[in-house]
Amino acid sequence: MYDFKRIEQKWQTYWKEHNTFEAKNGSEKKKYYILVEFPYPSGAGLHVGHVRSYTALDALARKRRMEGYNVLFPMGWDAFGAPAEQYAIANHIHPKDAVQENIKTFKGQIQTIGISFDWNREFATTDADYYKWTQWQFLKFYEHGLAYKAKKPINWCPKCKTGLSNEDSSGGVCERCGTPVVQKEKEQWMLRMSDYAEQLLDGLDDTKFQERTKIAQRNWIGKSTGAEVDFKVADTDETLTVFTTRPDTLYGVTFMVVAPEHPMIETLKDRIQNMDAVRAYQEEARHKSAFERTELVKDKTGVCLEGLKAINPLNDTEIPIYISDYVMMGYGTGAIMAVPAHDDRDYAFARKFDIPIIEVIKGGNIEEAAYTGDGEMVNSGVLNGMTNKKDSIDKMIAYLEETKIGRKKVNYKLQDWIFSRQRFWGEPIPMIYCEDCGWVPVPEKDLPVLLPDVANYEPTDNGESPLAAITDWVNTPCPHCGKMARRETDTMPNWAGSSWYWLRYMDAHNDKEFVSMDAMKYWGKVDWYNGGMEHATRHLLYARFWNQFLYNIGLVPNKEPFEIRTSHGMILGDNGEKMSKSKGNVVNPNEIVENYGADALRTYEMFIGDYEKEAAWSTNGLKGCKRFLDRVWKLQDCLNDKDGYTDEVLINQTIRKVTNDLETMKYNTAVSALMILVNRFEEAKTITRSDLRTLIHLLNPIAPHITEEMNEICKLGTPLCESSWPTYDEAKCESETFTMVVQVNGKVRGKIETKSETSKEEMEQLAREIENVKAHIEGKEIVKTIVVPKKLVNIVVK
RNA sequence: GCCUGAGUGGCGGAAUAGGUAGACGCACAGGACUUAAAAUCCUGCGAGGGUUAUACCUCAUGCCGGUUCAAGUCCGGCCUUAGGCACCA
Repeated sequence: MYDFKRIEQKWQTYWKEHNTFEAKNGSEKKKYYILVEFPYPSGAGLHVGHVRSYTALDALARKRRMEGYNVLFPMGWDAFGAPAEQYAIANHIHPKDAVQENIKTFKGQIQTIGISFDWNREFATTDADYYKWTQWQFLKFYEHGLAYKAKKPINWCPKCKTGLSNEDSSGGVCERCGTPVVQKEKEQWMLRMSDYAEQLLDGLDDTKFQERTKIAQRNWIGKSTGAEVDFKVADTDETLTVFTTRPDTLYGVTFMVVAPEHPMIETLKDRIQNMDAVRAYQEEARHKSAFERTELVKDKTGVCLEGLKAINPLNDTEIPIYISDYVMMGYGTGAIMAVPAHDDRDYAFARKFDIPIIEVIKGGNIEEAAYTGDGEMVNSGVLNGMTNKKDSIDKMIAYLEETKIGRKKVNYKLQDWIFSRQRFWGEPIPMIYCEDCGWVPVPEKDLPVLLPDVANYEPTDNGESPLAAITDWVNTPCPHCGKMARRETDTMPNWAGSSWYWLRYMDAHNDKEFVSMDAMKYWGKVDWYNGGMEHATRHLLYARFWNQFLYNIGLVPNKEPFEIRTSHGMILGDNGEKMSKSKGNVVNPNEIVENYGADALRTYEMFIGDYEKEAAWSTNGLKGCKRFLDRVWKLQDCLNDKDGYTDEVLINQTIRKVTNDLETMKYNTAVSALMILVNRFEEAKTITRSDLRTLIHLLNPIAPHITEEMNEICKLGTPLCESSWPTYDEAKCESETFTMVVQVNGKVRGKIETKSETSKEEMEQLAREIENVKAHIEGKEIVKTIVVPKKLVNIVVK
């Protein structure tokens, strides 16, 4: 048992006093930038899940430093946004104070676990010095036409009383509180992220993200290739344009469907004979929440627009037009051509409304269901007889373009980013509305637009930001004409501050620029970025978009901000469920550090299982790791005066194993390899100083305190944090003998220890001499013998 | 419904250019030390059969097939489960 409290305190002080983890801008050394997602400093304090990912990347950072790199491993606080605000409201304090208090708690907790962050670069997104530049960058978006204000139906959370982006309300419920989201019309600031769909897709090829992350990003961007086709509306000048990925089925169109909000309905309202029914349906659709529209009601509803007919441009057939909420205004053109024979949704609609179904691809049975597979084209004019879907599509698109009734078209699910929130606790959007001049950006010299220091910041029911009620703040002269004008009262979403924070770390105290170009050129991309899988879509996409934009206008040197992206698995309670107060399964890292020490906690979290998978907490498992550290500690009593290594092969193998495992996030097997080494050392009873030094050196990235202390009291050399990472000799990883396995018909019948250089012939000879092997081949015909050098012999008999 | 992963002892998990399944740890059991407990140390530990004891044999990596001298690993088809997307035309 060692005095972990004293030791951990001692070394944490040592690192601080020696600035051991300071990253130096412009150093001669090779740089390495490691980033972990900065946390929301919530009132709940640090979670053992944070400890897992911080320790993992800390181990990498410590190893890189020992490998001679100038490492940037920073930490800060993502302190704007709903959680901080709700905590403040619940505890009746100003969010600013709540944030400060929580940051203090978090920082203290992180420091007790000995993570090697460079605290000199710490900042919070809520610092005026920081959000000044977030606002400045918003103005850049505005300047380049990528920020615009639009009145559009937005996702509104009635509980949080704020607008949500499409990303924040996926599944029709509020990401934050789970309340079903409703539609509300509101003027909102938008960022033209959809313009970047293709670049965001292409850029993935320049990253080394995990494949699953790339797939998630691609799915989110949702590229689909097809065609737009123009349908004339009979007896009018209107054209109804649709997007389809299946222009090959154009001859099978038997009706059209437009979204309830489609503008054509207003344009042609005088010709629609059943306008009352149409209005009623529109009303009904509007009151449906996104949840009802997408989740609950898969049953098709709709109304036929009586008096209107569309004309199929290929064969001049007149077909009916319906409105239905299964067509979304936000995607494509808000209108579709329906081919019930070959699309499940159209099929369901056609069946319900008794619309004809025309088969154009053979292979299915239209009496039973839509057929979406391949087959021979029929009833399709020029396409008849074709059997390859891709060829048919290409041919049809060529025909559409030739006859000018359609064109090739690519669509994306990715939409523009709704950038307004009706909240107090966010970066004020630096725009002013003047009656005469319209929207005017706040001049750069007036940045930051500070949040007012008031007591009332709770969200309002009328959909306005709490800032709107603060007239002193709202009323301000127009920067353009000087007449009294009004500030924008919406604030930015909490994703804003996290969309460029890694850049700020490179030059965190710069008051002239958001970051100097020199700093950005030196640090380059983030080499390794780790965060939660839940951020693999939204945050990562916003951050990449933001960075690509800055790159395109020449403000940053790399188009892609991150090289490697990894994700950690969650730590669950000991019952296998997510930790929560109500379930009573929350493990407090403070208590663990107090009772077992930071090193034990760190070692356990690395040993708990596959880093990328979730893992259930086990206090017994933690105790096992504490026991391991106690045994390491006791090895100092086993030191002898001999030189070199006791077991050259084992040491070299262990260095190789740990070195590789730390690169591939296989922390659990790295710890296990060190446990094996300790087991061997204990069996040997006596070990050399080199044995011990190498063991603690390899263990140091995971358990930095105990290892530094042992290194010091055993006088093994310079502090580990100032020493070079151990190297291994590949040639010395091979032992002189191996266990030769002998199989008969693939079943193991014997093992024998023999020299590594034993020839194939000798191996076969040795194999046959084993008694049990003899018994199994006795009296049988040997068909063949397989010999794998340094592995096994398999004798096949009949 | 679609896209990703993952299914191995009582438990967490090792092992994939196909080559000893169960490393390492936990739990459990027996023993040592102790007045006793804790801690620590030693031994055992997939299931079944077999032996005085060794030996040895059979079965076993979600299920069913296949390829191979040899399959946890490769192929085909299922089942279960976790995560992501979802009326996206």
